[in-house]
Amino acid sequence: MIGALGAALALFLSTFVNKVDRKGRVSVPATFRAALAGQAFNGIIAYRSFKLPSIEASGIDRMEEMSARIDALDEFSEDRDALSSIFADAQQLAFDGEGRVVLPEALCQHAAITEGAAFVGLGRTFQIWEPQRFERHQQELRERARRQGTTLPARRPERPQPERGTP
Amino acid sequence: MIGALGAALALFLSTFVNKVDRKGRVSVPATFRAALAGQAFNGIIAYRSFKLPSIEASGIDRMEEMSARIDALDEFSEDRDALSSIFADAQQLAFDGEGRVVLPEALCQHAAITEGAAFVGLGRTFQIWEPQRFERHQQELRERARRQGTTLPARRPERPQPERGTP
DNA sequence: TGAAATTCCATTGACGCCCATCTAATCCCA
DNA sequence: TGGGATTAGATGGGCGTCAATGGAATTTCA
Repeated sequence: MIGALGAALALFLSTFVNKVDRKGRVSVPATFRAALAGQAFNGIIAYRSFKLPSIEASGIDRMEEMSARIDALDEFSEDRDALSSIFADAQQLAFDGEGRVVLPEALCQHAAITEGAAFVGLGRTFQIWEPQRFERHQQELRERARRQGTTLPARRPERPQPERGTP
Repeated sequence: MIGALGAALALFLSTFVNKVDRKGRVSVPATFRAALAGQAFNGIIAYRSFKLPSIEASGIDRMEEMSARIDALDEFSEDRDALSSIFADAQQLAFDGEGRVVLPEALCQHAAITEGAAFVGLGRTFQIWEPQRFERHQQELRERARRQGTTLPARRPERPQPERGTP
């Protein structure tokens, strides 16, 4: 099943733009729902991004994992306080029968979302953007990547490749 | 079996030019499909090249590996953000019964693909080009190689790659 | 009881799935 | 060795299904 497959890793890929209706509802892309299938909470967790005018989101599993990681930090460290505040801000958005969620006012405002919402896969998490803003943001990132030559950290081959002589 | 063979190594070789029909479908070369057989997702992952007017593609395995590697980076680091953007741009293109995929508008536009698509094997990954553009690109590469006497830098996995100065 | 939120139902349009044809290699046998 | 048969890959088109969407109906809470 797709569900079992997705549950194994929950990889969010690609970007989908869906409409927000007048009630604030928006469909979560089917592939994202599939990736979330089988988690303890049937919906998504959403909170305002620190650095960006966007909404950060993931499944509940990721949240629990984050909780554990934060717990490992120093009790009174600044990082810990900052990160903990994520939980205060986070909202559980349940799916309706059609796989939609209602985007709360506070989140929409932070991301300037009105008519449309771009669901942006980032691997283990995803973001929700106002489509045009994301377009710009995306271009900036690409620009930077091209300039800096940001590439994937060199893949270190496990097995030492035999010397590859000149052909 | 071919499948087992392909799964073990997943090597993409050679170049194939196929037609894009009016529905945007194009056959992925059979040998490429064979190389992808047995992966978790029955299709290809495609995203716009940063530097070239072409489409970068691979199997989902490579993506999962990338996800794992990026996950190892700091949760809120800049690099992580930049790299994650690849996931945003990546699209899962599933095979139909005949081994074709639909090339989405955004990708076609980036690569200027209309009627034909050249599948270019690059070993662990492959690219998809507009055939004539690839022809030119190919010539340029050869030209430059001849002039500069470019040789393959023997990629020695063990030795950490020397600092790559800004061009 | 009114407003808001949740559930249910209907529409539509894209995409996945199936079959039919065509082409090009390969094979077989006279 | 040449021609016909066979198979696999590539290509084209039709149709059913499901995801996305919009609105109505029903429930919940103040």
